[in-house]
Amino acid sequence: MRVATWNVNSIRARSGRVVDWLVREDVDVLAMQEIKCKPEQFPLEAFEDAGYEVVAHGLNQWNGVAFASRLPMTDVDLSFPAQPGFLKGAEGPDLPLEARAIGVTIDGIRLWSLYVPNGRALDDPHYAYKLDWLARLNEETSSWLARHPDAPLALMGDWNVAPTDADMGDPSFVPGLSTHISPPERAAFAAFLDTGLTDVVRPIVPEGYTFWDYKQLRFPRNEGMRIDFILGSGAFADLVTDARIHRDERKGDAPSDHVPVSVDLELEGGDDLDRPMIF
DNA sequence: ATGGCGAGCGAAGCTCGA
Repeated sequence: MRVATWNVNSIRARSGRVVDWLVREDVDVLAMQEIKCKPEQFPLEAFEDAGYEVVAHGLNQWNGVAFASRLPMTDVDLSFPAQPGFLKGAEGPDLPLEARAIGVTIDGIRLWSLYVPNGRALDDPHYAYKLDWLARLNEETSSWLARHPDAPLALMGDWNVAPTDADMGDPSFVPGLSTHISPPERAAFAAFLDTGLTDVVRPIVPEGYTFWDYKQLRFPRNEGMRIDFILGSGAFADLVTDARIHRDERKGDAPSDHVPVSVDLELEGGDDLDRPMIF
Protein backbone atom coordinates (compact mmCIF):
# COMPACT_ATOMS: atom_id res chain seq x y z
CA MET A 1 0.00 0.00 0.00
CA ARG A 2 1.32 3.40 -0.99
CA VAL A 3 0.44 6.25 1.40
CA ALA A 4 1.29 9.90 0.87
CA THR A 5 0.89 13.38 2.34
CA TRP A 6 0.69 16.64 0.38
CA ASN A 7 -0.06 20.25 1.25
CA VAL A 8 -1.90 21.04 -1.97
CA ASN A 9 -2.41 24.80 -1.40
CA SER A 10 -6.04 24.83 -2.61
CA ILE A 11 -7.52 21.63 -4.00
CA ARG A 12 -9.79 23.58 -6.32
CA ALA A 13 -6.76 25.20 -7.96
CA ARG A 14 -4.86 21.88 -8.04
CA SER A 15 -7.27 18.98 -8.55
CA GLY A 16 -5.95 18.13 -12.01
CA ARG A 17 -2.35 17.97 -10.89
CA VAL A 18 -3.18 16.05 -7.73
CA VAL A 19 -5.31 13.38 -9.40
CA ASP A 20 -2.83 12.99 -12.26
CA TRP A 21 -0.11 12.41 -9.71
CA LEU A 22 -2.16 9.89 -7.70
CA VAL A 23 -2.85 7.83 -10.80
CA ARG A 24 0.64 8.12 -12.24
CA GLU A 25 2.30 7.14 -8.96
CA ASP A 26 -0.25 4.46 -8.10
CA VAL A 27 -0.99 6.03 -4.71
CA ASP A 28 -3.60 4.28 -2.56
CA VAL A 29 -4.07 6.87 0.17
CA LEU A 30 -3.38 10.62 0.15
CA ALA A 31 -3.54 12.92 3.17
CA MET A 32 -4.08 16.49 2.01
CA GLN A 33 -3.61 19.80 3.79
CA GLU A 34 -4.69 23.32 2.88
CA ILE A 35 -7.59 22.26 0.71
CA LYS A 36 -8.90 25.81 1.30
CA CYS A 37 -12.56 24.93 0.81
CA LYS A 38 -15.64 23.45 2.42
CA PRO A 39 -16.49 19.79 1.73
CA GLU A 40 -19.31 20.79 -0.62
CA GLN A 41 -16.79 22.77 -2.69
CA PHE A 42 -14.30 19.88 -2.97
CA PRO A 43 -13.78 18.69 -6.58
CA LEU A 44 -15.07 15.20 -5.79
CA GLU A 45 -15.73 14.06 -9.33
CA ALA A 46 -12.13 14.22 -10.44
CA PHE A 47 -11.17 11.91 -7.56
CA GLU A 48 -14.13 9.56 -7.86
CA ASP A 49 -13.62 9.17 -11.60
CA ALA A 50 -10.08 8.04 -10.79
CA GLY A 51 -11.32 5.54 -8.22
CA TYR A 52 -10.85 7.43 -4.96
CA GLU A 53 -13.23 8.12 -2.11
CA VAL A 54 -12.79 11.44 -0.33
CA VAL A 55 -13.42 12.61 3.20
CA ALA A 56 -12.86 16.33 3.68
CA HIS A 57 -12.94 18.76 6.59
CA GLY A 58 -13.00 22.46 5.77
CA LEU A 59 -14.83 25.39 7.36
CA ASN A 60 -13.93 28.29 5.05
CA GLN A 61 -11.20 29.40 2.64
CA TRP A 62 -8.46 28.82 5.20
CA ASN A 63 -6.76 25.59 6.24
CA GLY A 64 -8.78 22.45 5.53
CA VAL A 65 -7.65 18.80 5.50
CA ALA A 66 -8.80 15.69 3.66
CA PHE A 67 -8.12 12.11 2.68
CA ALA A 68 -8.48 10.47 -0.70
CA SER A 69 -8.36 6.68 -0.66
CA ARG A 70 -8.90 3.72 -2.96
CA LEU A 71 -9.64 1.62 0.13
CA PRO A 72 -12.59 2.07 2.50
CA MET A 73 -12.17 4.65 5.24
CA THR A 74 -13.82 4.27 8.65
CA ASP A 75 -13.78 5.98 12.05
CA VAL A 76 -13.49 9.49 10.63
CA ASP A 77 -12.57 12.14 13.22
CA LEU A 78 -12.57 15.86 12.42
CA SER A 79 -10.40 16.83 15.38
CA PHE A 80 -8.27 15.17 18.04
CA PRO A 81 -9.26 15.19 21.72
CA ALA A 82 -8.23 18.43 23.48
CA GLN A 83 -7.31 20.06 20.16
CA PRO A 84 -6.90 23.78 20.90
CA GLY A 85 -9.05 26.33 19.12
CA PHE A 86 -8.20 29.81 17.97
CA LEU A 87 -10.06 33.07 17.65
CA LYS A 88 -8.39 36.34 16.83
CA GLY A 89 -8.29 38.59 19.87
CA ALA A 90 -9.71 35.96 22.20
CA GLU A 91 -8.13 33.79 24.87
CA GLY A 92 -9.06 30.87 27.03
CA PRO A 93 -10.71 27.49 26.51
CA ASP A 94 -13.63 26.73 24.23
CA LEU A 95 -12.37 28.74 21.28
CA PRO A 96 -13.61 27.45 17.91
CA LEU A 97 -11.53 24.70 16.34
CA GLU A 98 -9.90 25.26 12.98
CA ALA A 99 -9.97 22.59 10.25
CA ARG A 100 -6.45 21.29 10.83
CA ALA A 101 -6.89 17.59 11.61
CA ILE A 102 -8.74 14.62 10.17
CA GLY A 103 -8.26 11.01 11.20
CA VAL A 104 -9.32 7.83 9.40
CA THR A 105 -8.77 4.10 9.70
CA ILE A 106 -7.80 2.24 6.54
CA ASP A 107 -7.07 -1.48 6.53
CA GLY A 108 -6.47 -1.41 10.27
CA ILE A 109 -4.05 1.51 10.08
CA ARG A 110 -4.87 4.74 11.92
CA LEU A 111 -3.91 7.76 9.81
CA TRP A 112 -4.06 11.49 10.51
CA SER A 113 -3.77 14.38 8.07
CA LEU A 114 -2.47 17.35 10.07
CA TYR A 115 -1.93 21.00 9.26
CA VAL A 116 0.04 22.44 12.16
CA PRO A 117 -0.50 26.18 12.73
CA ASN A 118 2.11 28.33 11.02
CA GLY A 119 3.10 30.44 14.01
CA ARG A 120 3.64 33.58 11.91
CA ALA A 121 6.13 35.24 14.27
CA LEU A 122 7.69 34.52 17.63
CA ASP A 123 5.66 37.28 19.31
CA ASP A 124 2.39 36.49 17.53
CA PRO A 125 -0.52 34.76 19.31
CA HIS A 126 -0.36 32.15 16.55
CA TYR A 127 3.05 31.09 17.84
CA ALA A 128 1.74 30.20 21.30
CA TYR A 129 -1.20 28.51 19.59
CA LYS A 130 1.20 26.45 17.48
CA LEU A 131 3.17 25.26 20.51
CA ASP A 132 -0.01 24.44 22.42
CA TRP A 133 -1.44 22.62 19.40
CA LEU A 134 1.66 20.44 19.10
CA ALA A 135 1.79 19.76 22.85
CA ARG A 136 -1.87 18.71 22.94
CA LEU A 137 -1.45 16.53 19.88
CA ASN A 138 1.52 14.80 21.48
CA GLU A 139 -0.40 14.25 24.73
CA GLU A 140 -3.26 12.72 22.81
CA THR A 141 -0.89 10.57 20.75
CA SER A 142 0.83 9.32 23.89
CA SER A 143 -2.50 8.47 25.46
CA TRP A 144 -3.72 6.73 22.31
CA LEU A 145 -0.56 4.65 22.00
CA ALA A 146 -0.84 3.62 25.64
CA ARG A 147 -4.28 2.22 24.81
CA HIS A 148 -3.20 0.74 21.45
CA PRO A 149 0.48 -0.15 21.94
CA ASP A 150 0.71 -2.47 18.94
CA ALA A 151 -1.39 -0.44 16.51
CA PRO A 152 -0.01 1.00 13.31
CA LEU A 153 -0.48 4.78 13.55
CA ALA A 154 0.90 7.57 11.38
CA LEU A 155 0.73 11.34 11.84
CA MET A 156 1.15 12.84 8.40
CA GLY A 157 1.19 16.38 7.20
CA ASP A 158 2.60 19.87 7.20
CA TRP A 159 4.27 20.31 10.58
CA ASN A 160 5.57 23.84 9.93
CA VAL A 161 8.76 22.94 11.80
CA ALA A 162 12.23 22.38 10.36
CA PRO A 163 13.55 19.94 12.98
CA THR A 164 17.26 20.26 12.17
CA ASP A 165 19.50 22.85 10.55
CA ALA A 166 19.75 20.57 7.53
CA ASP A 167 15.99 20.99 7.07
CA MET A 168 16.19 24.78 6.70
CA GLY A 169 17.62 26.15 3.47
CA ASP A 170 15.67 29.42 3.24
CA PRO A 171 18.01 32.29 4.11
CA SER A 172 15.14 34.56 5.16
CA PHE A 173 14.66 32.41 8.26
CA VAL A 174 17.04 33.74 10.88
CA PRO A 175 17.93 31.87 14.08
CA GLY A 176 16.59 33.72 17.07
CA LEU A 177 14.11 35.73 15.00
CA SER A 178 12.11 33.30 12.91
CA THR A 179 9.53 30.61 13.40
CA HIS A 180 10.00 26.99 12.22
CA ILE A 181 13.51 26.79 13.69
CA SER A 182 13.04 28.14 17.22
CA PRO A 183 14.12 25.83 20.07
CA PRO A 184 10.58 25.55 21.50
CA GLU A 185 9.19 24.46 18.12
CA ARG A 186 11.97 21.96 17.63
CA ALA A 187 11.42 20.64 21.16
CA ALA A 188 7.69 20.30 20.48
CA PHE A 189 8.49 18.25 17.37
CA ALA A 190 11.15 16.14 19.11
CA ALA A 191 8.66 15.30 21.86
CA PHE A 192 6.80 13.08 19.38
CA LEU A 193 9.95 10.99 19.03
CA ASP A 194 10.05 10.61 22.83
CA THR A 195 6.45 9.43 22.62
CA GLY A 196 7.57 6.57 20.41
CA LEU A 197 7.00 7.86 16.90
CA THR A 198 9.73 7.91 14.29
CA ASP A 199 10.24 9.84 11.07
CA VAL A 200 9.78 6.93 8.69
CA VAL A 201 11.02 8.86 5.64
CA ARG A 202 14.35 10.30 6.79
CA PRO A 203 16.21 6.97 7.10
CA ILE A 204 15.31 6.21 3.48
CA VAL A 205 15.49 9.77 2.10
CA PRO A 206 18.15 11.48 4.24
CA GLU A 207 18.23 14.74 2.27
CA GLY A 208 15.81 17.02 0.52
CA TYR A 209 13.24 19.70 1.12
CA THR A 210 9.47 19.43 0.83
CA PHE A 211 8.61 23.16 0.50
CA TRP A 212 9.99 26.08 -1.47
CA ASP A 213 8.50 29.57 -1.22
CA TYR A 214 7.01 30.87 -4.48
CA LYS A 215 8.99 34.08 -4.06
CA GLN A 216 12.61 34.95 -4.71
CA LEU A 217 13.53 31.99 -6.92
CA ARG A 218 13.57 29.72 -3.91
CA PHE A 219 13.01 26.55 -5.95
CA PRO A 220 15.59 27.17 -8.71
CA ARG A 221 18.06 28.04 -5.99
CA ASN A 222 16.96 25.06 -3.90
CA GLU A 223 16.42 27.29 -0.89
CA GLY A 224 13.64 25.20 0.61
CA MET A 225 12.57 23.65 3.85
CA ARG A 226 11.78 20.15 5.03
CA ILE A 227 8.57 20.58 6.99
CA ASP A 228 6.28 17.79 5.73
CA PHE A 229 6.65 14.57 7.66
CA ILE A 230 5.22 11.14 8.22
CA LEU A 231 5.73 10.08 11.83
CA GLY A 232 4.85 6.45 12.51
CA SER A 233 4.35 4.27 15.56
CA GLY A 234 6.60 1.24 15.93
CA ALA A 235 4.02 -1.02 14.33
CA PHE A 236 3.67 1.41 11.42
CA ALA A 237 7.42 1.82 10.96
CA ASP A 238 7.76 -1.97 10.77
CA LEU A 239 5.55 -1.96 7.67
CA VAL A 240 7.56 0.64 5.73
CA THR A 241 9.56 -0.70 2.79
CA ASP A 242 10.30 2.50 0.85
CA ALA A 243 9.83 6.27 0.92
CA ARG A 244 10.13 9.16 -1.50
CA ILE A 245 10.00 12.95 -1.63
CA HIS A 246 8.43 13.82 -4.99
CA ARG A 247 10.52 16.87 -5.80
CA ASP A 248 9.43 17.02 -9.43
CA GLU A 249 5.92 18.03 -8.32
CA ARG A 250 7.30 21.50 -7.59
CA LYS A 251 8.03 21.88 -11.33
CA GLY A 252 5.78 22.71 -14.25
CA ASP A 253 2.52 24.63 -14.42
CA ALA A 254 0.79 25.85 -11.29
CA PRO A 255 2.54 23.72 -8.68
CA SER A 256 1.78 23.78 -4.98
CA ASP A 257 4.62 25.25 -2.95
CA HIS A 258 4.84 21.85 -1.20
CA VAL A 259 5.61 18.47 -2.78
CA PRO A 260 4.19 15.06 -1.85
CA VAL A 261 5.96 12.67 0.49
CA SER A 262 5.10 8.97 0.22
CA VAL A 263 5.82 5.69 1.94
CA ASP A 264 5.25 2.13 0.79
CA LEU A 265 3.85 -0.35 3.31
CA GLU A 266 4.14 -4.11 3.24
CA LEU A 267 0.96 -5.36 4.83
CA GLU A 268 0.66 -8.73 6.51
CA GLY A 269 -1.44 -11.31 4.77
CA GLY A 270 -3.97 -9.78 2.51
CA ASP A 271 -2.15 -7.05 0.62
CA ASP A 272 -2.05 -6.42 -2.31
CA LEU A 273 -3.62 -4.69 -5.14
CA ASP A 274 -0.42 -4.60 -7.10
CA ARG A 275 1.92 -7.30 -5.89
CA PRO A 276 2.12 -10.20 -8.32
CA MET A 277 1.33 -13.63 -6.93
CA ILE A 278 4.50 -15.69 -6.87
CA PHE A 279 4.43 -19.44 -6.28
C1' DA B 1 13.60 50.37 2.58
C1' DT B 2 11.62 46.11 0.90
C1' DG B 3 8.82 43.07 -2.25
C1' DG B 4 8.97 39.72 -5.18
C1' DC B 5 4.19 34.53 -5.39
C1' DG B 6 -0.21 32.68 -5.23
C1' DA B 7 -4.82 31.69 -3.32
C1' DG B 8 -9.73 33.19 -1.74
C1' DC B 9 -12.98 36.64 -1.67
C1' DG B 10 -15.17 39.61 -4.43
C1' DA B 11 -14.67 42.83 -7.60
C1' DA B 12 -9.76 46.52 -5.02
C1' DG B 13 -7.06 45.40 -1.95
C1' DC B 14 -7.11 42.90 1.98
C1' DT B 15 -5.62 38.39 4.60
C1' DC B 16 -2.95 34.43 4.80
C1' DG B 17 0.89 31.38 4.05
C1' DA B 18 6.30 29.96 5.72
